[in-house]
Amino acid sequence: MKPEGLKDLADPADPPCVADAPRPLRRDAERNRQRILTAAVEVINERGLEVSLDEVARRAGVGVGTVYRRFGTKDELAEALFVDRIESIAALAEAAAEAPDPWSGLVSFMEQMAEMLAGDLGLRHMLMFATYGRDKVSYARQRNAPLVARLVARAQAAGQLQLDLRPTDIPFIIFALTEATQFVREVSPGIWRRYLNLVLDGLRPERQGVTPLPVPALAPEEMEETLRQYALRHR
Amino acid sequence: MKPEGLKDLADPADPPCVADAPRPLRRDAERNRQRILTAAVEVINERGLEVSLDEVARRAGVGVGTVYRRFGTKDELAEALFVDRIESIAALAEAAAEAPDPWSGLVSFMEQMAEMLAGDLGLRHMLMFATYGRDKVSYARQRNAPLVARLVARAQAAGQLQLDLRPTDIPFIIFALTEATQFVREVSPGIWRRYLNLVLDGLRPERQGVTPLPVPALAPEEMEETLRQYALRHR
Amino acid sequence: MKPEGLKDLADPADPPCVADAPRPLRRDAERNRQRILTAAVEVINERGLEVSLDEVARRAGVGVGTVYRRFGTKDELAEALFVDRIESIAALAEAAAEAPDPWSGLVSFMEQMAEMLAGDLGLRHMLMFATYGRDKVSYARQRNAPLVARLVARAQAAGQLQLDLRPTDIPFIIFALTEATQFVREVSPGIWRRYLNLVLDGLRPERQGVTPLPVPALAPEEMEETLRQYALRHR
Amino acid sequence: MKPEGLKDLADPADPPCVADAPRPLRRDAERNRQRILTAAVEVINERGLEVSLDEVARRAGVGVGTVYRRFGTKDELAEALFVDRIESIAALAEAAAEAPDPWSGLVSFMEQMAEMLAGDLGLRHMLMFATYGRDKVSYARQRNAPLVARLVARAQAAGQLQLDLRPTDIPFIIFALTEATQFVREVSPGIWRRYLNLVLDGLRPERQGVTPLPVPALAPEEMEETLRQYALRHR
DNA sequence: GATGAATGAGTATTCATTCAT
DNA sequence: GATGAATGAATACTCATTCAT
Repeated sequence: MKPEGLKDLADPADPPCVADAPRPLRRDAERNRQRILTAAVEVINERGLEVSLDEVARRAGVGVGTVYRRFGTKDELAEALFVDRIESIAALAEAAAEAPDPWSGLVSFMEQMAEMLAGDLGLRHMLMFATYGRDKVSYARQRNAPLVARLVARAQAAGQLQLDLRPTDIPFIIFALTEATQFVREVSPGIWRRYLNLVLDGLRPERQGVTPLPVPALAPEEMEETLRQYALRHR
Repeated sequence: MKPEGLKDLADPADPPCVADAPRPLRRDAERNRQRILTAAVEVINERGLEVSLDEVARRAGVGVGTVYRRFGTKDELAEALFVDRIESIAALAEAAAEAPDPWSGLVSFMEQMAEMLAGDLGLRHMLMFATYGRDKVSYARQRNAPLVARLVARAQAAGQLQLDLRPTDIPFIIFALTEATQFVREVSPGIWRRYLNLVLDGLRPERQGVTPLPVPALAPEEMEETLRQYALRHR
Repeated sequence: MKPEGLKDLADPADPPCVADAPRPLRRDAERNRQRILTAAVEVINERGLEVSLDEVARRAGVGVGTVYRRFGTKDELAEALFVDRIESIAALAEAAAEAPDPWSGLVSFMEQMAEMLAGDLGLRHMLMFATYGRDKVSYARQRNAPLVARLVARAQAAGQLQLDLRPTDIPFIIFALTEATQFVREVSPGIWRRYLNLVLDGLRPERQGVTPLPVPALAPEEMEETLRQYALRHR
Repeated sequence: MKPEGLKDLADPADPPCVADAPRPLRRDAERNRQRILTAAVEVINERGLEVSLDEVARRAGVGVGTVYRRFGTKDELAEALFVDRIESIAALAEAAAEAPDPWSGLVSFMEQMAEMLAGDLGLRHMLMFATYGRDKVSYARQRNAPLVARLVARAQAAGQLQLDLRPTDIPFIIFALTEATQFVREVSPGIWRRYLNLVLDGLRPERQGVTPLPVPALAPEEMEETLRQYALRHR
C-alpha cells in the first residue's frame, strides 16, 4: 500500500537517528549534551529563539565553549533541537494515513501536530521561520509535504473533505492556530482546539450539525492579563 | 496619504485622546514628531520591530537625540506608533455596528481588521505581543473590547452567529490568520481571506451551503520558497 | 615637465585630504578622533596590527563604541591610519624627481622611504600585507608605482644605475631592509642604512670605490638581546 | 627524505644535542612525537604560525592532549619544531668553512641558509621573532654565531670581503631577503637570489665587474597581484 | 530644542590550555 | 599514556540610551 521508501523513513523498528553518530559520545559528554539540549529547550520556550548561547550555557551549567564543541554554531544547535521533532511529524502523518476513517485520520493528525507546536515556541519558529538550522529543517519540511498531501487526498476521495482544500492549507492552519495560542498559553494552552473545531466545521463538504466548541474562549481579563505577562517575559 | 478614517484620529486639531499632553508642541517639534512616526512605520514594515533607532532617525532625517526627546524610549515610540491605529479599530467596530445586517457588519469588521493587520508587521506585533508600549496599547485594547462584544451580541441576537462564540474569539482569530499570512505575504498577501472564509463557515449556526474558498492555497513550492526567503531576510 | 594630473595628487599647495569630509567634525569628536589615531599608532607600533580595538579604545581613553562610530571597522581604522602616509610616499617620489642629480634623487627617495617605514611597524604591514584596509592601500600603492618607475628610468638614463634594475626592485629592497630593522629597532633603529649602503654599491653600473658602511653592525649580544626583547613584547 | 646533513642532526641514534631528555620515549610515544612535528611543519607552512593546536593535532591524527603531553605548550612545540633546523645551520656553516675558496664558502652558506628560510614560513619567524620557543631557539642561535664569524673572518683574511663586514650582518641580510621573498613566493620563490646578488656585489672589497642579476624582478602587476593574494590568505 | 557623539553591555565565535575518562 | 571534553578569556562588532555641544 505504502511505498517502502517512505515507510522506511520513520519506521518505528528503525528508531530516529540515534545510532548514526560515528562513535558514541563519552558518558560525561553525552550528559552535557543532554543538559545543553534541555537547557536550550527551556530557555527558548521562555524567551524565544533569540536567546544567546551564553544564556543556554549558563542554564546548562557548562561553559560556552562546551556548547560550541557540541554544536558548532547556533544554527546547528537549533537544528539538533528541532529536526527530530519536525521529522516526527512524518511519523504522525503516516500513522494518520492508517486510520480506518480518513477524516478521523486527518483530524487526529492536525490535533497531534497542533499539540506538538502549541507547547513549543522554538519548534514553531524553526518550522516556519527557520532562521536557524535552515538546511535540515527545510529538508524535513519537504519530506513531510507529500505525506500530508496523501492525508488530504484520502479524505477528499472519501467525500469527507471540501475538494478545494489543498495540502499546504494544513500546516498553514496549524501554524496560525498555535502561533496565536502561544500568547495565551499560560491561561489556556489548549485554546487552539476551540478554533481548530471551527475550522474543521468549515472544512467538511456539508454541514454535520453544529459541534459545540470544545474549549471556552478567553475571558477579556484573561486575554489582557496574559498578553501583559507575555510582554513582561519579553523584556 | 492615509485613508481619511485614520487621518482623523491624529488630526492635530483633535489632540491625542489620552489628553495628557501638557501643551501642544511647537510647530517644528510637531513636524519632527510626524516625520519620526512616518519613518518608523516605514522601516518597521520593511525590517521588523528590531530596527535600531539610529535607522529610524536616519530615515526621518533627524538625530537620534530628537527621537529620544520626543518619545523617551523605544517602547514609547512603538506605543505612539500603534496606539492610533489600534484605536482606529474602534472606529471600524462602531461603523460595523451600524450595518443593517449584523452578520455582514461583523464580517466586514473582521475583514477590515485583518486587512489592517496583515499588511502591518509592526502593528500585529504591538497588538498581541505588546513588548513595547505596553500601557497605552493595553489601554486601547481594553477600549475596543466592548465594541467588539456588541458586534458579536448583535449577530447572535439575530440568529446569525453560533451562540458559544465569545467576543475574545474575534481578535484571536484575526491575529492567528494575519500572523500566519505574514510569512507568505510576498506571494499571497491576501491568503488570510481563504482561511477567514473557512472559519466564518464554521461560525454560522447552521450551514449556508458550501462557499468556495476565495483565494487559492499556496503551491508547495511557493510555501517552501517564501519561507526560505523569510529566513534570508532575517539573516 | 611633469604631467599636471600627477602633480595635483600631492601638490603641497593642495594639502592632503583635510577638507573632503562632508562637514567638519564637532570639536570634541575631532579631539577623540585624534586620540584614537594616536593611540592606534602607539599600540600598533608596540604590538603589531593584531591589537584589538578594545585595546586601542582603552589606550585612547574612549569606549569601543566611539572607535566604531569614527571608523566603522578595523579595516577602516587601518586605512585612516596609513593611507595618508602611503600617499605621502608619492610626494617623496615627486620631490626626488626634481633632484638635480638623478642618482642622489633615487638614493634620497629610498632613504626617506626607509626612514618612514623603519619606524613604523603598522605602516610596513599595511604597505605589504594590507591585511586591513586593502582597497585604499592597494590603490595608493598603484599610484606610487609609476612615480618610482620614473626615478629609476632617470637614473638609468644618466648611466648611474645598473640597467637591469627594475622599478619593483625599489620597494622590495626597502621593505626587506626595514622589516629586518624592525626586530632590532631598540638598539639600532637606523641599521637599515648599513645595508642600504651595501645594496646601493651593488646597484651602480661600475664600482665607485669602497664606501665605508655608515652604521655599525650589531654586536652579537645586542642582536640576541633585542630579539629576546622583541619576543617578550609579543606575548 | 631530508638531505643527509640534516638527517644526521636528528638521527634517533644521536639523541637531541641538548641532552636533557631523562629517558628515551617509548616507541609509540616517539612515533606520535614525530607525527606531530611533521604535521606542525605542514600546517604552519600552509597557514602560518597562528594555526590552532587542534588543527595540528587533527593533522597528526592524535588528540590535543597528546600534543600537550609531548610539548607542554605551543611555545615549546614551536621550539622543538625549529631547533633542529636552526641547528642544521651550524652544519651548513661548518661545511662552508671547509670550502677551498673562502668567498665561495661564505656565498654558498648564505645561499643555503636563504634557501632554507625562504621556503619555510615558520622557521623564519622562529629564527627572528622567536615569539614561541624562546629559550632553546635563542641557545641555538648563539651556537651558530661563532661559526658564522669564522666564515666571515676567513673571507676577510683572504681579502675577498670588505673588512667592515661583521658576522651579525650575515643573518640580518638573509633574514631581510627571505622575509621579503615570503610575500611573493607564489610568483617568484627564488627572488631573494636577485637581491643577494646585489648585496654580494656590495660586499666585495673592490668591484669584480657587473654581475647580471640572476632572477627577473617582479612585474608591477605580479607584485600587486601577489600582495593581494597574500592579504586574502590572511583573511 | 536639536544634534550626533559617547558609552558599554551584549552577541556569536575561537583557541590555548587543563583535566576527567 | 592517550584522548578529547571542558573552560573562559578574548575578538570584532551592534545598539539602546545618555549627554555635551
